[in-house]
Amino acid sequence: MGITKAAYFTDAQNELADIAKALGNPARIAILDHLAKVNSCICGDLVTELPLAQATISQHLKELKNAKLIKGNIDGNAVCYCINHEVFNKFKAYLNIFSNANDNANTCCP
Amino acid sequence: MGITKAAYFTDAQNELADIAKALGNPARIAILDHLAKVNSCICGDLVTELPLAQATISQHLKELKNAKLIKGNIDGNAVCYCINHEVFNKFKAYLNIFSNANDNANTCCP
DNA sequence: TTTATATATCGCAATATTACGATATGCTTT
DNA sequence: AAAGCATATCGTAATATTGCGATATATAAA
Repeated sequence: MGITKAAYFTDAQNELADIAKALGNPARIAILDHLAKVNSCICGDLVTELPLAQATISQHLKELKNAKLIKGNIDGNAVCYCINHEVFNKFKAYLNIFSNANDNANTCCP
Repeated sequence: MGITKAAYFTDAQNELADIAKALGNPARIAILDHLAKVNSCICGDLVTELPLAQATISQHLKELKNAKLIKGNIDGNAVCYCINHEVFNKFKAYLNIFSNANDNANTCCP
């Protein structure tokens, strides 16, 4: 992406941006949607489920794992993936800083 | 980014990915952090606050506005920006599909 | 009306992301 | 040991993002 000035921002800001970036792709959302539905599955299941090549799915799984949004456990010669609830909850907690359910007011000047 | 196969995914998946993508940059998180703190401010305030050029801040504001995460109101010769709480709440509601606070179990196979 | 202030847009260079075929790695079964 | 299955990694082409200086646009003040 060009020069991202991560050094100029706080650790919390960079960490939140990294999680959001991992969520910022429809294929990865589709992977998470499927994981939420079936609780856990292997890479091959997702290759069947989604219109993407095996290499592409594997790459997306790697990015979700780097962001710690999912966990992967070796299961024979396959890898079983599932959602990492702790990181999702942490992410949602940070989002509450920006806006919480009670706060519906339009605070713009006009 | 190369070929993003948005057409292969649902509207909801693409919409969520677009919002997350807008959140996926530390400068934009810093902008939202500042907006959450001061409620509303103009572009020039952010230029003072953040270590980025005016053109860069303006571009980030545009992307946050495209994702509807913020609103902008013309105020004299300036533009007053504030957080759009409805979109944040919608985003958080979608995240609950993946994980909710009660759901802390590790559901991986091993 | 000229000048200042505030923001947006253009054009560019540097870098990141996405997707895939080919291939490597590593377990299982035969 | 050999063959098969499952996943990861490499290399590459196409495209997107980031950041900025320069410049355009529009309102406000002098």
